[in-house]
This record gives sequence, structure tokens and C-alpha cells, in this order.
Amino acid sequence: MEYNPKAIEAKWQKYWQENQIYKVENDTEKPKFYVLDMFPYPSGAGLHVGHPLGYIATDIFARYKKMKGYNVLHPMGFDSFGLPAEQYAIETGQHPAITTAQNIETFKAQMAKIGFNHDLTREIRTSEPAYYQWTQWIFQQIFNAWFNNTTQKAERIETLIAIFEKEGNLQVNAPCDEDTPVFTANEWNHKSEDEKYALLLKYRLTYLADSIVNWCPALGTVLANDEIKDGLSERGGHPVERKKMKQWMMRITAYAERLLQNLEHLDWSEAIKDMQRNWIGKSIGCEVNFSLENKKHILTAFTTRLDTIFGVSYLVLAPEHEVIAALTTPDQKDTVEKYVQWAKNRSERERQAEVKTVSGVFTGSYALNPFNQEKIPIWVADYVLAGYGTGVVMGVPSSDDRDFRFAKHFNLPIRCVIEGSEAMENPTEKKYGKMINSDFLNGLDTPEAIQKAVEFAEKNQLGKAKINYKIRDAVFSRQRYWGEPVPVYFKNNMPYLVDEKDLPLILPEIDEYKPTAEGEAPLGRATSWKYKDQYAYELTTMPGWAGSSWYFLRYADPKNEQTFADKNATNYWNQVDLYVGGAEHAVGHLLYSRFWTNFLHDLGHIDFQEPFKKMINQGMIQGESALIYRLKNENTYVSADLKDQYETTELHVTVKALEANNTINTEELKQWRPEDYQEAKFIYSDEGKFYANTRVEKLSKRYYNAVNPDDVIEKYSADTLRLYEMFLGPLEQSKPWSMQGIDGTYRFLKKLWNLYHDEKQDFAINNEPAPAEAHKILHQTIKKVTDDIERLSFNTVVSHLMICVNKLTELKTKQFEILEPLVRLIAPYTPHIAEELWAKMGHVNSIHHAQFPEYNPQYLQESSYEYPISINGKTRTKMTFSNETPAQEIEATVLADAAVMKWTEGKTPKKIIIVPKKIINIVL
RNA sequence: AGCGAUGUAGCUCAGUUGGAUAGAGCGGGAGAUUGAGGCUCUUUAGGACACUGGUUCAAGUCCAGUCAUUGCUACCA
Repeated sequence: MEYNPKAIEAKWQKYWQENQIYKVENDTEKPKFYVLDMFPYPSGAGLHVGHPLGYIATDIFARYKKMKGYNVLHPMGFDSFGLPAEQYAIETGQHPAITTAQNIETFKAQMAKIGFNHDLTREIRTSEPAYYQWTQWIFQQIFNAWFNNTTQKAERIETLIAIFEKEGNLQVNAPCDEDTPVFTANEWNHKSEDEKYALLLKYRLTYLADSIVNWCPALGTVLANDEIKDGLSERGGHPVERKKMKQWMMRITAYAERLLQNLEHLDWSEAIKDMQRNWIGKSIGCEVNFSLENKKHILTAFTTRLDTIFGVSYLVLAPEHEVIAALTTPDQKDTVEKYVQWAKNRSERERQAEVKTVSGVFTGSYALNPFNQEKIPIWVADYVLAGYGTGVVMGVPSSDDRDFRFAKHFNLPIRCVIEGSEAMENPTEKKYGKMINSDFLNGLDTPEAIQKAVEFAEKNQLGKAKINYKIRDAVFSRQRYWGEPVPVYFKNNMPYLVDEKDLPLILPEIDEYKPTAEGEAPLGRATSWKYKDQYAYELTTMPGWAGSSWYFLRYADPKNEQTFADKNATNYWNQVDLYVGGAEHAVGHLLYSRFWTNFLHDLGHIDFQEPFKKMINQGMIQGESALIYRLKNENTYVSADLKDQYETTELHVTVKALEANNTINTEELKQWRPEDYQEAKFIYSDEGKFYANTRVEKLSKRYYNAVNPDDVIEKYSADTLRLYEMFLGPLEQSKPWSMQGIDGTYRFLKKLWNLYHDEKQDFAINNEPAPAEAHKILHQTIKKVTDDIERLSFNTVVSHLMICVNKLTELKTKQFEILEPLVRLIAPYTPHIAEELWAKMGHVNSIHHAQFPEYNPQYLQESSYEYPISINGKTRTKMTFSNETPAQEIEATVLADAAVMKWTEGKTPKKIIIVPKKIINIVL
């Protein structure tokens, strides 16, 4: 029988499903291994060839680990709440639940064809009440907790109440709202229940806040900072503006230090860790107080370089700073008000586009440098951000690039405080060194000077050491319908949790998926939706990242109705051992997941802090777009090599029409868009071909360059697709998808098949002993393949397998003792063809439950070695020596050799280097 | 601007701790097969390993610098 992938693949996929080959049990003696992909959002467009890249890699790894004797958890599910389904619902009136379910079916059908070994009985969907019940439950745990800075752990709110009752809040070291008053135990104990409740709200790890949010009018929702790119929404690219709204917030800032410290123990790429470090943005510095000339106000600035305090020549306030009006002098009032107004109205986008432009105004007031009482002007400028530090910056033009630009522009004095920078045109190029012009700091080196300056400030109460983080609390509210309802209701204007026994709080039905006429979130349309028939529910829903922040825990115990996951199950499966997904989630999903997992650990719900032990980011698969050229104002198209002779317009066309050498199959074009191309004229090149140009860009609907894996499987086979996606290049690297090389992998599978069959395509393997050469090839390959899979180098494995099959074909290997291990070696990559060959060899159990072949070094050992003889580092000849030959004897023999003597020309070698089993080098 | 990654055949990539004449697949050339094309088979060409300098008996591999491409962050004081 010839290699017939269609029949084979359908047969085995059915068999695997019917016999539940991939079902995983929690109770076993085997060591566990947890391999996870970032679960997909089921979009309407279905999978394109970019999606499976990571899935195939994890699938191979999971299969490999299983064959190595591990109990492997390798599940798949769907992140099924989200914006596109809702956008579609707004347009068509279709309930998002319906379209989402349809999309999931499409995804599942596509994935099934690729032959993944997911345990489908563990599938989860974040939009199912049985799942989001626990998302809501976790929200409630976070609501009922505060963060103890002293222990660096979250605790239940009851422990905070106990402290308040005993000693008030003076000694409590916990993140809380800025307006939290100080009170004694006595004061606390005399407060009403409502007053106590209101105070506790200031400490909870999720809280309501009037905050300036990124409001996107086009999407009708609030976006988190990481959902915005260049001032536009990441989804859809709509403008974003700043707006004040009451929002649920997550106090992720409480975990800033933990999230930073824990990174050290994670096996993630440095790039992603760095992105998280940057996002958390820890800076160690000092707050320093500048009193005003009139002593009425104190301005506190944050700096990491207090050592440069003697170089301060002005202060700058953020345009949003409240004190501006109070300290603006009458003659500057107009200018300052105008500037502040202008700065506030500038969109995020404009600001970012004009980073280099300097702007600012003088307030007319002066402050005093606390270290030397020098009078310095106070300015307002938009290069100072209200949200970071104190919104006040001490301007040191000689040590900071931005301060330097500012001072130059407005002619403010520049005083150098670092030795060697005085003569420089731009003194900020030398930021570290010995201090000068700095009173008691003179002569000290930077680190020492910083320490001295901070000590001085603290001793004289001019300031205090402080650590700042860039990370902000995360906005948790979305003005949307298709998300988890926040399990909160309001009584006397205060938020209360829905009783745990009333969860899940089901998403109500509404007539339209838009905000109400009054501008309330869509859930405001559910007018009779009330808790206990009287209390209004929270109307915003949770953000996309809520459900995905804990899904990896649910897979351990997906059907549990009593808890989010039984602790025995989470203890057994524990952390994800290998997590694979795109780098675009570097700071969003990956940070929030870490936050929630750390939190659940603090409250004792799970026994580990970090969710993902090892993580790999697969590169993006880019597309190759096909571009053709249409004559201006005519329905005529010209081959790309001739386009310069005409006036043309460039058009994207479907890549399905693209064939070898960038030629276009015009018939395919006509089929694709008959209305455009059926009647069109084509101007062919001289050879009678019609050429297109190609360009590598993002896989996108708009460029018609998305390739559906179904089509690839239809034309070749699932095994070919799997092998080819791995062969494309290193997993972590971005690379363009192109069909150019896929024939090679398909041919490889046929070669593999032919190895097990004779010329008449009869299955033909024998039980004769194989020659040493065949053993050597096999075991060399086993070693390389094993090593490479272990270090996730999936592309090189394919190449090793190709070389191996080529060599065995050359040797006409037909022996069972070689070909039986070979098929096990290949099974993780191409499970279908492997299962078929395995069955043909007479096995009754699935190959995917077999053992991975073990490398036996014995087959690689040889008694002699053929040394390359190099003279002055250049190889000139070869000689074979037994491994037992002593070095002296080798040396003598080599020097006496005729070929060597020809090159040494009678000279006495200065040195002769013999590296056993490697090389012999003669230096003249 | 900062941080990271990459630079090897026309293209996509291997080349593990320095050690031989640097390898795979695709693509190109030639041939066999065919009425012709495709598939298949045989065969072949193609490489200052980005550049410069250093370490070494020996550098694609280690070190320093330069250049190019690319990703992320971006006024964070």
C-alpha cells in the first residue's frame, strides 16, 4: 500500500478519540508534567497557520514526555469572553453566547484535524457559568483581603479588623487609599457599622475608585494601559481619551516587590523578565522637601539622584498638580492657566508624538533648595507626569537629559556637579563620577554621595528614602456586556458582596448590547435585575484578563462544583512546567496571572506562588502577501516584471493564487473573486507567465495572506503540517509562512514510508540483525533528537530525522531492530504515520503509550579513529590510529608519513598537538 | 534613547563544551521516466560564516569594537 495520509489520519484520529487515548488521570504513581498553551480567544476567522505553531510544539513535547514515562497534563480551552463577539452582537443582534459557541466548534474541528493529544474531557470555557462562578469567587476573596506590607502577604480582612479593634491603624503597614484617616482603637470601636465598613473599603485588595481612565468612545469601554498602543486601542486602533469614572480597581501595586523578586526564580526568557521589570519599574530614591519662599507650601520631589541636589536650578510641576493655582503669581496667571489648559487637553497620542518638543511656563514663584537655601524658580511643564512619583521634579540640567533640554530651551542656569563634565558641551553624557561644587559631598563617588545625601536629608528632616514603582493599580471594570458580572450589589451606596451561595451571578439577558441612553454600562438595560429583588447590582463586567488569570488551575480539576479546584489536584499538578505563548502577553496576562496566583497562595488556597515555572514565547508567524498591479482606470492587470512600463495601482490578492517563483494562477484569481477577475485582461511577461510581487507582513484578513491549516492538511497531510511548522525555524523566532518548502517535508514522509516498504509497496521489514553502521546512525539520531527536544529545539530535530532517514535509505535498512525504535522516535512529531507503521509491525497498543527509545552509547564507540592531520592549522591529510596507540608512537608515525613530509619540507616541527579522537596539528 | 534578539548557500534554517574539506530542506542546472507537464528517481553547482581587531597550536564558535536587520519599552525624574 502506498502512503495515503488521508485514510491513515482519519482512521487514527477516530481511534484515539473512541479509545480515549489522551485522557489523563490525577491519581497515579508516575511523576507529573504540565504542558500548557495560552488558550485562544475563539475569533470568527478561525485558526490560521500562525496559531498552531505553539500548539504543535507543546503537543510534541507532551507526547515526548508521556513516552518518557511522565503523567502529562496537556489541556486546551477557550478564553471565550471578549470584545469581538460583543462587537458582532451590537452589529447583528445575535447573542454573543451563540456566535462564541459556533466559533469554538470551528476551532475544535480545526484542531482535531491536526491531531493534538489534548485531554478534551478537561476543556474549559471562561464564559460558562460553571467556570466564571469561580472567577467571581476569586474576586470575592480579593475583596475580602488586605495586604500586610510587613509580612509581604495578603491576609483575610478579619485580621485587619482585629488589629483595628486592638490598636487602631497607626501601626498598620498596608497599602490603602490616600485619604485614609488615622484612628485609634477607641475611635474605631465607637464607629458605626457603616463607618467601619467604609474604612475597610480603603484597605481591600479590590476597591472602587474615582480614577482617570483610558476611555475609548468607539469601543464604549475603558482600557488598561497595556491595551493601548501609541495612544490608540490595541483592538481596532481607535482613539483613546482620558476620563474620570468610578471603577473597580485591583491593588496589584501591593505585590510589586513580590512580582519583581519572584522573577529571579522563573525559567523565562530574559527579554520577558526585563519587560516585566520595566513595567513594574522599581526605582530606589528619595523624597526631598522644598519649602516655598513664602513658606506657605511644601513641594516634595522624588529623585534617584539626591547626590546632584547642589546642581538643582529649578523645580518643575506636572500640569495636573493641584498647588499650581495657589503659587502662580498674578502677572503669570494668564500664561500658566493657558498652558495648563492646553497641556490637559492634549491627547495621550499627541504627547507621545512630540516627546522631543520642549514646553513649559514659569509660575512666578520660587522655592528654596533645602540643602543650601538657594532660591530656585518653579516651572510647570508637561514632561513631568502627574502619575509618577510626586508630580514634582527637581531640575538638574547637568545630569538629566530632559532637564538639560529644558534648561537650554529656557536659558536656565546649568551647574555641573560631576567632575569632568564641566567642559563638556552636553554634561549629561557623564552621569557618574566624583562630586564637585557640592559642599560636603565633594570628592565622593556617585553611590557614596547618594548615600551621604540621603542620610543628611533624613537626619535634618528634609526628606526620606523612598522606593517608587511605575506599576499602577489595574482597572478592573469594563463598560461591556460580554464578560463576568462583578458579584457585588449596592446598599446605601456602598458595595457589598453577593452571598457565596448565590454564585454564579448569571449574566442577564438584555435587549441590545449597547450602553443605556443615560450612558450606563449595557447591564443597566436589565432593569429587573436586582439582588434579593431590591438591591442594584454592579453594572460593569470584568476585563478579559479576569478569566485567564487562573484558568491553568482549573485544568487540574475542571469539573469540581465545590471549589475552583481541589487542593489535592492543584498540589499534584502544581505549577505549569512548560508554558508556551506569544510575547504580546508579556506584561498583561502574565503579570495578572502571577498576581492572582500569588494571592491565592497567600490565602492558603494553593501551595505555590508562581503559576508558570518555565515559559517560551513562540515567534509570530508572518504572512507572505501577494501583490499584483492594475492599470489605472482599467480592468487590466500587468505582470509585476512589466509594471514599470505602465501607471499602476498595487493590490493585495489571495495567496492561494500564488505559485512557484511568484507566479500567479489567474484561474485561481477568477475563482476567488469572479466579479473582479472573470472579465479582466492580463498582460503576461515574455515567458507567458504572470508574476506578482510578494511582501512579508502580518497575517491578516485584510491582506488576504492568511493560510488556513485545513487547506494545508487537505493538500498534504496533518503530519506534513506539523513537521513543516517545526522545520520553519527556531520556535522563538518570528518567521514568514511560505508554502515554498513544504514539499520537502511531505517528500520526507514518503521516504520514511518507503523505508518500511519494498518496491511493490508491500510492508517489508525483517528480523535479521542490523549492521553496526545502521545502529550507529540510529543511536546518533536518538541522542540528538532527545537532546534537542529537551532544549525545545524542535526545528533541528526535523533536520536530524531527515538525515537519518536518508542514510538508512542509502543502507537499504529493513531490519526491525532499527526501524522499530525509529518509528517511536518520530511518533511525537508525526503521530498518524507513526501509529500506522507501528500497527503494521503488529503492535496492538497505541504507539503513544510506548516508551521513547533510549540512546545506547555502546553503538557509537569505535576502536580506532581517523585523525585529520593539519599542518599550521590547515588539514592536509588523514591517518587512522587505534584508540590504544600511545601519543609518542602516533607522533613518530605521523612525522614519518610521506604526505606529511611533503608538507613539512624537511623542517623540524616546533610543536605537535595530539587531541585524542579529535585532531593532530603540526606547527612548523 | 534604553533593553533584548539576530546576521552562515539565491531562500528558510543547522552547526552543543573552540578541532576535519561548514551541513539540511527548498530553489537553480543536467539527466532518467512521460505524448507533454507534474510527481518520482539520479546527479551537480553554489559559501572572504556581516565587518575590524584580539586570545589560541587551532575561531563560524571565545573577547572587544563597528555596521545592518528586528522586537519591546519609551519624557518614570
